Formats: sequence, structure tokens, C-alpha cells
Amino acid sequence: MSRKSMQEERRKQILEALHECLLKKPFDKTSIKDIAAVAKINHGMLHYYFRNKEDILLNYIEYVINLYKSMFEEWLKLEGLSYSSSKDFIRGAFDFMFQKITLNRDMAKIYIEIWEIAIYNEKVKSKLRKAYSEWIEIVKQTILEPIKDENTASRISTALVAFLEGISLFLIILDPKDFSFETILKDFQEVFIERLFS
Amino acid sequence: MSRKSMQEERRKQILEALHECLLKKPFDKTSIKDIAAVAKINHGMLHYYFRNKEDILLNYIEYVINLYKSMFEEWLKLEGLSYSSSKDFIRGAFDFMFQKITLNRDMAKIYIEIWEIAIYNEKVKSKLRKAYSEWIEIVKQTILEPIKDENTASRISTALVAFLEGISLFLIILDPKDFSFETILKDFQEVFIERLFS
Amino acid sequence: MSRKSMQEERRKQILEALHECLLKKPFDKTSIKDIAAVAKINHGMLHYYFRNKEDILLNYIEYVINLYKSMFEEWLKLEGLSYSSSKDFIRGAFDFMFQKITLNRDMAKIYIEIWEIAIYNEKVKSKLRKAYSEWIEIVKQTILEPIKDENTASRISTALVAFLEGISLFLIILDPKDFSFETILKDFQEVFIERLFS
Amino acid sequence: MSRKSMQEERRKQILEALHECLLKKPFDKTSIKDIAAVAKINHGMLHYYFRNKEDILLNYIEYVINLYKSMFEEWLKLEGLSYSSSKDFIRGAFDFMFQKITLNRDMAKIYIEIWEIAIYNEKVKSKLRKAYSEWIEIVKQTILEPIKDENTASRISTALVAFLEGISLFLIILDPKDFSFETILKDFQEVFIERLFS
DNA sequence: CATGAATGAGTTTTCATTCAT
DNA sequence: GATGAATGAAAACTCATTCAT
Repeated sequence: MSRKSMQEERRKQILEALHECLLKKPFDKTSIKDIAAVAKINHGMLHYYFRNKEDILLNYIEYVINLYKSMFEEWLKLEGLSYSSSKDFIRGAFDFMFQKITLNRDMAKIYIEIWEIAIYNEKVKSKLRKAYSEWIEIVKQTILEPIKDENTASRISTALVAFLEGISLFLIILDPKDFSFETILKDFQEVFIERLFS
Repeated sequence: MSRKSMQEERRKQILEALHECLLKKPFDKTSIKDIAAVAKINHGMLHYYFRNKEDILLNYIEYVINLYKSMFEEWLKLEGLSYSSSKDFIRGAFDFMFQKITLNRDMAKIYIEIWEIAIYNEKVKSKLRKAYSEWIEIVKQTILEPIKDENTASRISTALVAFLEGISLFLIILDPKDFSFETILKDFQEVFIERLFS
Repeated sequence: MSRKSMQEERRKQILEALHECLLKKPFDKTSIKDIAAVAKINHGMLHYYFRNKEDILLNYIEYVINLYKSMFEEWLKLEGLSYSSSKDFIRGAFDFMFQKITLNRDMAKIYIEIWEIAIYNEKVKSKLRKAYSEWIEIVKQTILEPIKDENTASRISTALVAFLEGISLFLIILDPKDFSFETILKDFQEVFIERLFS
Repeated sequence: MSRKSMQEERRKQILEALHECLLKKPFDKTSIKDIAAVAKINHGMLHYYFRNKEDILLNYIEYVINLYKSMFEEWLKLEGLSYSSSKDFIRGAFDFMFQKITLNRDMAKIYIEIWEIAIYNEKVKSKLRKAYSEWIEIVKQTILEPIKDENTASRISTALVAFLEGISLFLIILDPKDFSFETILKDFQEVFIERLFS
């Protein structure tokens, strides 16, 4: 392995260690040594591969966002193109979002954590802003065909993603025994698509 | 002032100081001394009025939730009863929620902060769970008349509150120049009410 | 009740509260508020009745020592005088010491605590020195008749009290299942008295 | 120096610093910073080498007990084997105990301190229990030859060690001008050995 | 006398970061 | 590149003591 890719490998290892840690503790209570221990790397090295603790976080956020993007792109390549009708495509895209993003408990946890950091940290906020803008844009492009109007599509896609994020949040806070989020999403999907094409 | 009310006054003072602090820093980075400084109280006293830092937070959450509850109850008493039709009442109730809760930037910030703490703190989570369950229940009762079916009303109210929370989140993260949340809510309100009574 | 005796009553109440506390925690970890809570007296009052925390301790030590002294004097008055022979008297005095002092677990605990404080606190040390000197003197007087020689009696009584204190200590540290301290004391008593009168 | 032995060196340095501190102040009033200052080590390092303050104490107790054990073993190896008769050996062993243990003022101080902590701390108590049990056992084995009976030897060795501990205590509390502990021990030794072999 | 609010020093512990080896 | 020792700031919390009411 080249030196360059070795470096990248190490960095990824550290970011994934942070991911593990965030499932158990908030970022502020996760120490550099915690991350190092999970990554099985000497803690001093974390400062070799990253400038400081914040730098690890910033890179982690980038990493997680890209993970999602590439997941979506892969879906688009593998399945997305096989749909015959625009309606089916939208239904498929929603299914993907629901299952892989909204209902993914671990990611929901981590996104709440990142949101919270973003409130007080401009760098994180800007990364998050960019990611959500892109996601909203993708949804907008997806529904633009039946909707036609740009502004309306914009608002609807924003509302839609907001709704999904709200569900994601409730997935963590509320008792899944009392709330069937899957049913809520399925119901929504039907009504929404029906309305889209009416 | 009596001893009892003096105590309560001090406690409120501290909780409001925490409120101020949370607008600037996350709870974990807010030190007892920070809160004391804002409250203009000796830091030792915070341990006199509260068992520990977590106790302050728990009381603060209770305080904030009750603030909302009483705001809603007041609205219900002052204005809520003046609506002639169920449709107007629901529209009024939504207006209240949108303006006072969803679009309140400070509270949106603080609620994200509380959500985040809830992920890793069972006591906070349970308080939050209770608050949201109650809110969802209120919405459910509000829309139950036109909807009739209990289960449907339940799912719709959950979805609705989730949507509002998502908007609240975006209010903080996204640039308000690019996204007109007020318009989104207004649009939604119209479509939602129209559909409710169709 | 006169003001004077009322004061004394309160002071005693506080000293007895400290006694309770010392059975659970070392003096340094016992707070003024702990003592006040047990005494059911406002903690501010402890500074009215005593100069400071050390003053409470010093008075407590005095109190405990006097307790012992008066117990012994009472025994002397009630039973001590009824013995016909010097041998019986000595045996009785030993029985008293063994049962009331040496084998009293609570007092053993508290004496270790006081010893420890004495190491580093000259005032406490001097009180303790006085108490033990007196105790040794009493034992010396008790055994002086059969022994005759002052110096020998002095050394023997010192050794004897040291031995009893050592047993007291072991009573706390060692497992009573493995060590029958009562038997050890009984054995010793027999051998000692036999030797005394041989 | 290897990393391993460097670590051990530092730990020993800290334990010895605690030893110095305990000659001046009780453990509870000895702060981590006090120990660090004496050890000439940054106070943060004490938490690097030991889990917490209690861990330092526990290791210190172990260290002190082992010091004694190895002193005794060394004596046994160097001198203990040179005695021709069992009587001489016992006299020699007693001399060793008297001089190195019982009459060692510093250690007497520290042992009282450890006893006191043991009252309220189960871990310390168990270490102390083990140490004294072993010491009693050694004395028992030493006197078993002339005594023969196991139970008697057990009780006598317990009594003997208790006596020595009592003397140790008095060494600290009482004024050495008034009490010649050395003479007391010598006297006792003669009587005891004489009796043992009679 | 009684209360309990207030002060402020002091304690243990954690940790990001640096750096010599 | 790796290691882990070292630093020092900052955190939560405790508490004897004082004092206004």
C-alpha cells in the first residue's frame, strides 16, 4: 500500500472509531484517548493525522455525509434507473430514504449529536447546511417533474425533508412500542405520491 | 418575601441563567460558574439550591416544558374558546404553534440541545418523551373531530409534530434567506386543513 | 430547666450526635451539617455552642473519656467494694474492663479514630495521653498490692493496657470468626492473676 | 532505563512521597497536590500512574506491608538461621520485631493512620486483615515448637501481636519520658520466653 | 436564640495538547 | 512514524464559617 493510501486508511480508521464512540457518548464526553482506544491507534497519533479534536469531528461529519451521498448514488445507479415510471421512481426513492436514512437509529442518534454541535459551531453548521441543502435539492429534482413549479417544489421538498428529520428524531426519543413510525411513513408516502400525481 | 418564595425565586433565577447560557454554549460546556455568573449568584449556592449540575438541567427542562404548557393553556383560555367553527379553531391552534413554538429560534436551539442530551441520558429522555407525547396528544384531540378515527388521528398528529420539529431544526441550521419557513408552514396549514375537512 | 442546664443539654446532644456520626464516617468526612442533622439542631447553632469543628471534637473526646471514667467509678461504688479478697477484686476489675471497654466494638472504632487524630493534633494527643495515663495509673493501683514494687507495677500496668488496646484494635480489623478475643482475654486473665499472686 | 522499570520507579516515587506526607498529615488532609509536590511530579501524573487517590493508598499499603515482609525475610536469611537453639531463635525474632516494627515511631504513626482508614474502608480493612493474619501466623509458627498445642499457640501469638500493636500505639500517644517502652518489651521478652520453655 | 443564605477556598479528577525519545 | 510521559487549565462538588434577618 502506498504511503498516501496508508495515511488515508489510518484516518478512516479514526473516523470510524469516532463513529463507534458517538453511539455511546456525546462528542464532548468522548476523549481523544477513547477514540484512540477504539481505533487501536496510539492517542498521540490522532494529533499527527488530525490537527486537533475539532478537526477529527469536522472530518467525521464530512465522512458521514459522503457515506450517505455515495449510498444514494449507488442506489441510483443500481436500482434507480430501472424504474419505468416517474411515480415508481419516486416511490422507490422514498423507500430508500425511509429505510436507509430516516429509520436508521444509529444514524439518527449521530445526526442529533451533529445538529447540536452545529448550533454553537459555525464550521459544523456550514457543513450541515450544505448537506441538507443538497439533500433538499435532490428531493426537489425528484419531484420536479410532476410538480412543475420550482418554488412549490422547493418548499415541498424542504417540508418533506424536515418531516423526515422530525421522524428520525422521534425514533430516538419516543417509545417505538407506542409509535409505529414505519406505518406513519408508509401512509405519508401514499398520500403524498397520490397528491403529487393528481 | 417569605423564605419559601425566596427559595423559589432563586431557583427560577438560576434556571433562567441556564437558559441564557444555553443560547450561547452547549450544556456540557456551560460550567456551574458560568451559570452562577449570569445569575449573579455565588457558584456555591447553585449546589445549595440544586443537588448537582444534572439536577439543574432536569429542573430547567421541567421549567421550559411548563412554560410552553402554560402558554398554550393561556391561549386556549383567552382565544381558543372564541373560535366559532372547529376549522377556525384548528387554524388558530396551528397559528399559535407555528408562531410561539416552531418558529421561536431561541427555543428551537434549546430543544435541539435537550434532544441531544436525551440521547445519552435516560432521565432527560423520559422527560422529553412525556412532553412530546402530551403535545402529540393535544394535537390529536384537536384534529379528532374532523378525522374521527383514533388511529389515523394518532398517526397524523405524530407526523404533524414531527414535521414541526423538523422545521424548527431547519430554522437553526439552514439559512433563513434561502428558506421561507413561514411560507412553508402557511402552505402546509392550508393544504392540511383543507384535506382534514374534505 | 435553667438556661445554663439547657445549654449543657444542647451541647451534650451535639456531642452524642457526633458519636453517632463517627460510627459511620471518619471525623474529617463528617460535616458540621451531618452532625447538626443527627442532633436535630440547626447547623448554625453548632457554632453558637462550640467555637468550631475542632472544638466539638475536643469536647467530644472529653465527654467520651468522662463517660468511661464515670462508668468505672460507678462499678467501683456498686460492685468494686463488695469483693472480699484482693484477688477477686482484680478479677472483677478485669472483667469490667474486658466487657465494657476492650470488647466494646463501637468504642473500639471510635478510639481508633481518636488515636489517629491525636497523631497529628497536639490538643487531642494531650487529652488522650492524660486519659491513658490515668487508666494506667488506676490499673497500677489495682495491682500494686500483690506486686509491691512501684516501677514493676508501672510497667506491668502499661503493658496490660497496651495489650487491651491491641485487642480492641484487632476486634475491629480481624474477623471475629477466626479469633476468639473473649477466650484470649479469659486465658490471659487467669495466667496473669495466677502469676500476680504466685 | 526501560519503560517498564521507569513506570515502576515513578510509582515507587509517588508511594514514597505519600509516606513522607503521612508523617505530617492524615491521608484525608493530604491532597493529591501535596503528594505530587513531595514527589516532585506534576499532579496530573498521579492520575496517570494511579486510577485515583484511593488507588494510591491501596498500593502504598501493599508497598509498606511488603517492605516489612521482605525485611523479615532478609533477617531470617541473614541472621535467623544462625541461631543454635530454638530459644535463641525466638529471642532473636523478638528482638527483630521489637526494634524494627514495634519501636519504629514512623511506622507506628502510619499504621495507626491505616487502621483508622480501615475502619471505614473495606478494601483497606481486608489488606490489613491479611497482613496481621500473616504476621500472627509467623509468630505462631515461631512459638509452635515449645508450645505444641495449635490452639494455644494461635491465641498466644494473637495476644502477643496485639500487645505489640498496643505498645506501638502508646509509643506515639504517651510521653516517652514517662514510659520506657524498651524496658517493658525487654521485661516481657524475658518472662515470656522463660514461661514458653518452662 | 434560631435560621438558612452566602462566601470562597480547597479537593479530586479529566483531558487536549505537546514533545522527547 | 510511534509511543507514552508530561503539563496545566478547568471542571464539579464540598464545606467550615459567617452573618443578616
